[in-house]
Amino acid sequence: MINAENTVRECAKQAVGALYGDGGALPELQVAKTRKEFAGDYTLVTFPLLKLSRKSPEQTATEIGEWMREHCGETIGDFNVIKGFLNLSLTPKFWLGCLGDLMQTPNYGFVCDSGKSVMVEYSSPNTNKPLHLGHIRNNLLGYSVSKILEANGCNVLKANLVNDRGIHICKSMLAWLRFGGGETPESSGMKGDHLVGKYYVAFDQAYKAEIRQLMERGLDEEQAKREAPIMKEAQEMLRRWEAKDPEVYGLWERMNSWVYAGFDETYRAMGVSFDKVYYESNTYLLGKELVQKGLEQGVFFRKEDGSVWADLTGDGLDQKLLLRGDGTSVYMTQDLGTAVQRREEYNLDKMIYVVGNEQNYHFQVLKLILGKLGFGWADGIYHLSYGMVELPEGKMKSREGTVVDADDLIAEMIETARTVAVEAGKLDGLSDEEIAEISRMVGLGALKYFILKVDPKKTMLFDPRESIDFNGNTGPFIQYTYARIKSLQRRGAGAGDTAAAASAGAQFDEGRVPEPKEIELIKLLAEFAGVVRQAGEEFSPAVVAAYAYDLAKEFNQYYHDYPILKEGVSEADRQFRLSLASQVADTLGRAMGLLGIEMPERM
RNA sequence: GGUCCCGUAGCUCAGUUGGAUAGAGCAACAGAUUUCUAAUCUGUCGGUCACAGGUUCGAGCCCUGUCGGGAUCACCA
Repeated sequence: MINAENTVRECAKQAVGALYGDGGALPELQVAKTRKEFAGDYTLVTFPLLKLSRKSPEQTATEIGEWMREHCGETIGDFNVIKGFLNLSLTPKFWLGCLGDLMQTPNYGFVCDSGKSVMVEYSSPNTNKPLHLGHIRNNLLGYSVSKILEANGCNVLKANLVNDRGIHICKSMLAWLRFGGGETPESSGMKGDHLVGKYYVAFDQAYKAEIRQLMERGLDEEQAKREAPIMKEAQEMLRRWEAKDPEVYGLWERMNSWVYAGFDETYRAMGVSFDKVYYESNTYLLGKELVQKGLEQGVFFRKEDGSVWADLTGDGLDQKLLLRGDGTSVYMTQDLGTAVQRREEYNLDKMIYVVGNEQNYHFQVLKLILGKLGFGWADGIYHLSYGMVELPEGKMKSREGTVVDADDLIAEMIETARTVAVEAGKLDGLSDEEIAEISRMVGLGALKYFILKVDPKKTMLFDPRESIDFNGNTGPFIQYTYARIKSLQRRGAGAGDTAAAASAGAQFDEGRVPEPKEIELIKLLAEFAGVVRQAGEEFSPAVVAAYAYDLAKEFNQYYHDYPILKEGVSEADRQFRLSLASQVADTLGRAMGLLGIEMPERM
């Protein structure tokens, strides 16, 4: 009953079968929501049926409409025909029943268990610098997609693969040894990841100074970059790390622990979490046996210098290196190994990698090679490729200091939310704790919604001025709608019958005729399940965001025109409207929950 | 040069997989408030869907080409 579109489709199918069927297969029927300019709820497009009916579009539509009204009178109330479009209106009784069903389905739209296991890998930071705006998009996407897949009944494992090794870490370590004077997060009061990031920058500055000196002595730039003593020392440090030199290894562990403490704080502030954390220092050797096996199977080949390659020229790609001449592995080797390991460990149906689109080629190759090695599950690998976040001035460049720091941005958003609310007198009479909590929800809600409403695969522009706007198509707009309904519920409760309105409200006056706006709202509420499914299929939080905005906007218009608790509203209207509003709030709350956005009870 | 992605209102973005007269928000302007919360609502202005062909009853969407923007093609990760 809830799925109105399917109900219409079923009835239309019967109609077409009865009128024009010859027992053969019928074409897929095109049923869509009726456009706002026309009367009706759902529209059947008859053009594809003309071959079958051998009549004009108008005649065909009229015939089908009449048949449906006659045989499905419980649901189909009226119809009109414009050109080849059959616009069908459903009966008030149908819509009331639909709302009743929605109210008795507490988790409408969420599937319990699809029996599928999915791993979503996201975040995957380097440990040499703090998180920035690009990471925020990554984290929000990964977390939201995890929620969406859970809502689709998947058993989701959120994974983080931390890049904790390599030359970049050694750079921070070396600079800290040279210039740090024993400084720690405790002694400096600095967040650990920022402290380590500071020394990464310090290394870069020292490195550049050395290059300049060498070039003044007559070396060309390439030579100078190679010969700079500080770089040589960093490379030496990496060798000592790989040899597990206690001194270097100890420092590495110590500085990484600072970074992890800092990251944890940022993750907590963003409201994201992980079920499983991997470290590249543990996984970077994986995949070598796999390459060996592929070599024996003839899937790969060896060059004269001993390096191993996959030849993908037959697939329109190039050759890909898998093992260096000295037998050491590369990025691809490791990813092949970890994929196989995860698949064996968790028997995953899908593996989703939330990684920027600059790695499209990498994941294309990864899938292809796993397929060549005979792993059928390679089809279940999906690279959730997202576009860059750009600033009004252009791309973020760490060298030019235009990187937007994650911690700073979050703090700024929350502070702005607080200022705006306090100035508007929204939070008068609340305690400091309550003000802080609401500001946090609203500030983060603005940030998260601003980023997640954009289709993941598109490059997006982050304009700080716009992101901090709380009007229009924004997170706070939706939160506000929710808070207003919560306020209604509190007041309604004061009048005496909360539970009645909320739970037992499923029975309405049979003869009630809902307003068009009310039908529009019920229709939207009923669409939620389809939205959750679509968002899951497309791995797109943006689908959910658009829906939440539509619903909030629709409700705000309704709220403006129809009093709910005011004087003079009949008991029946009050009951019905409050039930409808409650259903809207509930759906908004769950939709925004899929985006990782919390909803304040008041704001 | 090869491969992939993108191009929709001044700006930021939608466009339900090929359906009706292409929609929102922001910005600008004009209105609505003795507030069931105005962080709201209503209206005006704003378009050669980059361009040119093609496919068909019908194209912003599919195909081909052109132009423009981005990414990638490392014994970096």
